[in-house]
Amino acid sequence: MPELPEVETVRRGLQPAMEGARFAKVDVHRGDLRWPLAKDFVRRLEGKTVTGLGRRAKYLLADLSSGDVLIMHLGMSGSFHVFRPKQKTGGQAALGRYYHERAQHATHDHVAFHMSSGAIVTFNDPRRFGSMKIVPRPNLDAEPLLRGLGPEPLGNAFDAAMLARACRGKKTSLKAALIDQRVVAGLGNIYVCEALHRARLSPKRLAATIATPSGAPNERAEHLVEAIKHVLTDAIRDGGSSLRDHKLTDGGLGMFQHHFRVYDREGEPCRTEGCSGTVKRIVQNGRSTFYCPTCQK
DNA sequence: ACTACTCCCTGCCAGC
DNA sequence: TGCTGGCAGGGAGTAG
Repeated sequence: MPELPEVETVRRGLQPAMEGARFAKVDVHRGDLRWPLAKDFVRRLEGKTVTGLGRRAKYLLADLSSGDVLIMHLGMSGSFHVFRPKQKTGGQAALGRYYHERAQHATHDHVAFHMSSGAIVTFNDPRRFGSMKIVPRPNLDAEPLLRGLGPEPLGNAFDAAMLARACRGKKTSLKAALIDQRVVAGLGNIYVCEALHRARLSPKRLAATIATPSGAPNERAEHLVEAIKHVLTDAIRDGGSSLRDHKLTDGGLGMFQHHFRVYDREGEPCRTEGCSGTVKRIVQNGRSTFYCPTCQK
C-alpha cells in the first residue's frame, strides 16, 4: 500500500489527532515489528508532546517536545487508524467502544497511542514489515534509515538535471532506478509504473538513456520528471491508492486506484489516448511491472 | 562501487 | 470444500 502519496495521506490524517497533543499512554501489544521496538520506546513517548508531524520519503517523522523524533514506516501492510471518541463520551466508555470497533483487527493492532486530545491512534500491520524508531533530533542527519535517501520528488531539488545526474552511467533498468530510494525517495512499484506510462518510457529502458554521456538531461528526463510530479500530485489529491488495505486514518479508502493507467491492468487496453495497445505484465528485479509495449518506448 | 537476489511476515486468491 | 503455490504496495542485508 504505502508509497509517498499514501504516506502523505496518512500524515495529513494523523496531524489533527497528534500535533499539539501529548502521549498520555502508549500500549505496545507486539513490539517485534521489522525490528524490535527499543526497550525505552514507551518511556520516551509517554508524557511528551508532538510538536510537528512531517514526512521524509515513506517515513513519518513526529517531532517530540523532548527533542526526540519518532520515525515510523508502514512497510507493506501498515496502516494507522484514528479513533475519535465523541466529546461527551468518557475515557472508559471511549476505550470500550474503541476495542469494540477494532475487535476484528485486534490481533494486528501492534501499537496504540492514547493522546491527550482523547484521540486513540493505532498502528495495524499484519505483515509486520513496518517499523518505529526514536532518535534525538540532532542525530537525524546521520540516521542510517534516512541518510542515503534521494530528493523528495515533489520538492524543488528534484528536476531533470538531478535525475539525469543520478541515472548517468547506470546499467540497470529505468524501472529499477526509479524504485531505488537513493535516486529519488518515495516512489514504489505502483507509481513508478504509472509515471513511466505517463512519460511513455519503457520500464526496460536502460536508466542511463535519460542522460547524455556527460550526465546532462535529455528530453526523456524532462518528461519523466513531469510525469512523476503529476502522478504523485494527482494521487495525493485522491487520498492515495487502496488495494488490499484501507489506509485513510478514518477507515475510508483512497481513490487513486481507479485512475491507474497500467498498474494491475494486465491484458486490459492501454489508456493512452490514441493507443490501441494492451497492458503487459513482466517481472523486473523480482517485482511485477505493468506497461504498454505499444506506446512506451 | 555497483547490481541482483533473498528474506522478513501474513493474508488472499486462483487453480487443482 | 480444502489445500497449495504464487503473489502482494518495502527495504535491509548479502553475494556476486
